[in-house]
Amino acid sequence: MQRIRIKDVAKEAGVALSTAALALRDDTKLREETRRLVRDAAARLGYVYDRSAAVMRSGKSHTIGLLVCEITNPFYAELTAGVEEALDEAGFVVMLANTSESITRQRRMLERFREQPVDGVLIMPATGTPPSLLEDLEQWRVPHATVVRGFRRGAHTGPDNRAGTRMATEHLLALGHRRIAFLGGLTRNSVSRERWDGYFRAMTKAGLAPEQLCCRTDIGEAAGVAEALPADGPTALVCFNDSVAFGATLGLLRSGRMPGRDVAVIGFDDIREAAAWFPALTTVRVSPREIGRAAARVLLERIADPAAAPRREILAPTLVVRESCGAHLRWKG
Amino acid sequence: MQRIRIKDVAKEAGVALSTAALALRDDTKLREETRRLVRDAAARLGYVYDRSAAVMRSGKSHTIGLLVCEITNPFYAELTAGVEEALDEAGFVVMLANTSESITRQRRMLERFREQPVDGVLIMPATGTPPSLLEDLEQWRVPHATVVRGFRRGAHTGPDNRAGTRMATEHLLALGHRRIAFLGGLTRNSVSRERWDGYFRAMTKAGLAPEQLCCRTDIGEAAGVAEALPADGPTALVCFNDSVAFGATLGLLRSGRMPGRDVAVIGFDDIREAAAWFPALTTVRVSPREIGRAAARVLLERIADPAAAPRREILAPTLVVRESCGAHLRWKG
DNA sequence: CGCAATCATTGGAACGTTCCATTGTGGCGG
DNA sequence: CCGCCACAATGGAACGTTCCAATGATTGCG
Repeated sequence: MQRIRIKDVAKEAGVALSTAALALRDDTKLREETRRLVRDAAARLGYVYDRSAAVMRSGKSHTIGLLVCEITNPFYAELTAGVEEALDEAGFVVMLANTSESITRQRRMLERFREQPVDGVLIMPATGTPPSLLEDLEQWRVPHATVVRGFRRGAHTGPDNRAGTRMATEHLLALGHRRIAFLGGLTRNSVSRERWDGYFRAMTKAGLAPEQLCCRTDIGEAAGVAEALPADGPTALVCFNDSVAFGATLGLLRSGRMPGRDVAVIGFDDIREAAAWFPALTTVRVSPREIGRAAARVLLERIADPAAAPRREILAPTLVVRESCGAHLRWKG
Repeated sequence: MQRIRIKDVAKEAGVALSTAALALRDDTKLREETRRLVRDAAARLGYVYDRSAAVMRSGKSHTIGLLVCEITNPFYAELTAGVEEALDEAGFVVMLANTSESITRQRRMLERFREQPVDGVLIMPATGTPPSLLEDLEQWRVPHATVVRGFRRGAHTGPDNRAGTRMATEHLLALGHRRIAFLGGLTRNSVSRERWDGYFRAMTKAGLAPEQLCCRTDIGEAAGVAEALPADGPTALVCFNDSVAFGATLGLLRSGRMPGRDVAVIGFDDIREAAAWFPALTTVRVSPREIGRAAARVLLERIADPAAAPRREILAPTLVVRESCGAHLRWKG
């Protein structure tokens, strides 16, 4: 009992090797009858296609390398699901690498992907990734696209972070808030910068002083900061993302304040837990799954036509008003 | 500018093709000097190893197929991270497939993995997976191991679910509770059965009547059930997992009851958010990352020696007492 | 000093596809 | 009846490694 090859199928069907190969790919060059003949023979023998040989000969692996900066982050998990879903529909399979925000690990996996070989890589760059990484990829001739976190150039897919925090801030302004702080965004990557920037512009445009409460993207840390907030502190918090917002609401509860009533809280991302939260979280929806699907499309396009100018797809976010911003209480300032 | 092959490196270094190949693998059969010579030549030319040819010739891909039942579930995301981490250390790379609990998708991806080919598959079976799947894998001669959700036979790694819910229930009994319900576990898979069973045994052993409050593993749904709980209902809830427990605490809060004071809640898994929760969640810790790492080891062992009896590694859980069970309040029943 | 054993290197087949050029066959127009 | 074309099928090289058997050089030992 050994492996069945196309050669064996061809013999069984009584045709030449290359005919059998064409038939198994369902090539229309062959008569339907011949194709059926071969298909039946393959089924009879239990033939299993060997992709490794095809990859080697054709140079196409139908495999994409996916570098995730932190898969245990629900936002990136959802995004990964979207990427995988869309690539699968297109007949591609995903090689996963979780970098855990380590740029050395990221580098190593990228080199591994280059040998593998993959047809392209989708990168959510680890914090601190030098822009030269893209140049290396270009020189290596590896089709690539960034997701969520990006650089000035190259194919990219991500949410419009600036617009998101601007909407959130303007919503709070419209509710009458004046002392609005930005919570989170300690790490220096493009997402942090852009989200801070949207908030900053909305505040300065309204003639108010922006204020940043720094913390890492961690429920516990955010909770600590919110719990320690003085009574004469901000009346509203624009949070870096939902995890930080969750932390903020927990911290407020711990210090006896009701999120939404005593201090307004708005998150960012609208991860699944946001709607079920107590109080239900007002947040900026960016649909990570959709971003993932779009990113897959952008990369596949790039693979199909590497000469074309890299596409940049920036998805518009929407504000989902729930309870934590206090809008339902008709806040009066 | 075309691809550099071993042949080119050999020419540059002035040795035979097979010598260069051995040198690049750093084989000790060769003199250190020769190896260095070849390494230098490879570096000079910018040689990149082509794994696809190696896979085809050797039949070993150093690739593992990972079937995740639902990657957006934080527990499985963390587990995936553990698997990826351990496999990477062993020089293996992960092909990811998220089945989203669809058995047809699972089947399709498995067939894809068979062609790919992968050296083995790690499966977190989708709910409703027939045990015959393992038989197929065996017949296909694909080394495999199940994770968390398992079957009677075959290599497996997972937590001791029975012991976990038993510990949780006994803890609540020791705190004086008598009306203890089990929340969640609507889906019929091995995990649901085992967790219910641990609770059931502890209750009947104590001479009490077990009660199941059914709901799917979903924060919103669990919140609904908890919110509707009557005043003369259970005083304590053993939850299927942390997500359900989160839902339970939110539902209790919504109906004006304080989790831990009015109704005790215990979760299962100890996902990252559990410690930061309000109130901090008492839960059964199973360390998904460790399970993932262990599962990777079990599969690699199986690949190394397919003839050996499949190993089953059941990890002991620990009870992490925080606030939601009310233990800190010295509950008196 | 000769023969075996060891060491370092070499040559070439093999892995199972894809791809390209070629052959054979039948139909059709001139 | 011949040449031409389209169609269906074929033959064989190529992809870039690994693996194995074989070679030549050097050492060890009786």
